[in-house]
Amino acid sequence: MTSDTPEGSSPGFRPLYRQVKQILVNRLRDGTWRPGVLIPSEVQIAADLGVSQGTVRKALDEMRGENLLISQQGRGTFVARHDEARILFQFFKIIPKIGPPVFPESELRGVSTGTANAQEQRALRLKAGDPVIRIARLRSLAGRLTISEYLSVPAGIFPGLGADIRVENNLYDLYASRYGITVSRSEERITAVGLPSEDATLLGLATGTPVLAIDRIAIALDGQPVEWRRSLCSTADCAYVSELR
Amino acid sequence: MTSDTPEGSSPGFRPLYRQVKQILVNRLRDGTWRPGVLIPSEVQIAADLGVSQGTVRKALDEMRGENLLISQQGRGTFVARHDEARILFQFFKIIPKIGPPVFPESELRGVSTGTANAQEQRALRLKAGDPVIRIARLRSLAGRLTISEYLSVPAGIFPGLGADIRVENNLYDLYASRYGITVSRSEERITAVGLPSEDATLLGLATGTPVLAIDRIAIALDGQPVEWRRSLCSTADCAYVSELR
DNA sequence: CAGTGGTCTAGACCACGTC
DNA sequence: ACGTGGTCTAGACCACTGT
Repeated sequence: MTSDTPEGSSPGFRPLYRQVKQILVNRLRDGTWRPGVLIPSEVQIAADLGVSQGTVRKALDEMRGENLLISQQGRGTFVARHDEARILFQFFKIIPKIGPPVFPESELRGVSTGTANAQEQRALRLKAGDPVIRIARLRSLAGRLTISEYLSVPAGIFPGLGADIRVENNLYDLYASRYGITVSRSEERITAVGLPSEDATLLGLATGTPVLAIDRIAIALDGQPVEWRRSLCSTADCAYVSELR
Repeated sequence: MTSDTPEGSSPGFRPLYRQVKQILVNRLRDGTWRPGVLIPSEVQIAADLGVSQGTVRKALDEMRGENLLISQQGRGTFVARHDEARILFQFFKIIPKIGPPVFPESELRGVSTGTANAQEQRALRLKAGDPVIRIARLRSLAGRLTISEYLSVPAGIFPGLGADIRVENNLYDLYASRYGITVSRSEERITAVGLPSEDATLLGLATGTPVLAIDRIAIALDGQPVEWRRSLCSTADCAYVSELR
């Protein structure tokens, strides 16, 4: 490993452990290490890259902090999966007002294709005319219809998604396992709106009922937005939780 | 004496750096190190406690991650203040739909005292009859009335708060500087409701307008809830942002 | 038992801010 | 020049999981 980086002049200092981290993240991006697999031990990686174990450890520490890896003392380090219980609620912050958190069931309403509208162009960094796949579905919490959801993804990076989606519930697990796209973080903007009549009919609620409008942009490992979704969520029996620290 | 570590279970093994961290956190709790001051250098702390610099570093790393400390290369490590720009938005997640984030102005409506109702007893872990201080205020974002806010604190830990509050805007800074209470994290539950007529009048909006109801419990360094607040927030010009990672 | 991650140490050098 | 935090190394031992 070359420790001198002829990058720039003034800001061109990159710690070795960040270079190591970038190498390891790339192994996740390009599918060398797929979700769930056991990666080499710290000493092994250190030897391969010609750095000390402590440097590898610091890179792994950051990746654990970003929920990309999971380590277990005595066993090894594994690539995080999006279908594990502890990961499920990383991106699903809606919990019942009474009782424990539950993961929602999904009912697919429709899949269509089209070209990116203004909103999709902005959220997904697409150009006019770029193809998108749109999905509409309803989600239930503990058996009660609660969420009407609309989402759009670039057709370019999810070829043939429509066919796969029929029985899927956890989309991010599908993105990772079938398309090699790992959603690493997302940003949500929440407003309060009156429920449109169309969604009111679907959810069995009165038109104009105050609901949460949750607009999410999901970001992949490489920083590219890969999904835009808008969820209209009734908060009669549940609430959106946010921990600030 | 292990008092309030949420992880201490069967093995009774506590890493040295966590013990060091606990010692340092206690210096924040008891006011030995007050907000804004420069704390001793890593080597100094290590020598004082009889551990290596690396162990102190790991304790400081966690505290930096919890926004309790701020380090600057070449200068030293400082106790975080709640009035710094980068901290302000740690607990204020409402930003304008267009334009950069701005911190809101506050207009005090009233301060009163009473005994904890059922909701306050649950949120603040109080008993029936425990005294509380209640504050009502309006908040504006970029000059536009946006939020009607109600908050309650235990009178026991904030004696005489009512007198101080007149011109305060950033309450958490006041809690820290005047009462030695550092809010380290908080939990918010968000629902959508129709704006009550009273608040509608105050905000100059129509009764029943869909708004966000943001219920927050603020937690101090020792894990005790120290404030409960409910904010009714119009999202005509702004949105609640939440980053999931 | 061997192998893994987790902790702890001691010392070296680097980048930065201050004197 | 000096002291600070930041990085990197090498080696030791501890705690845990498998065989």
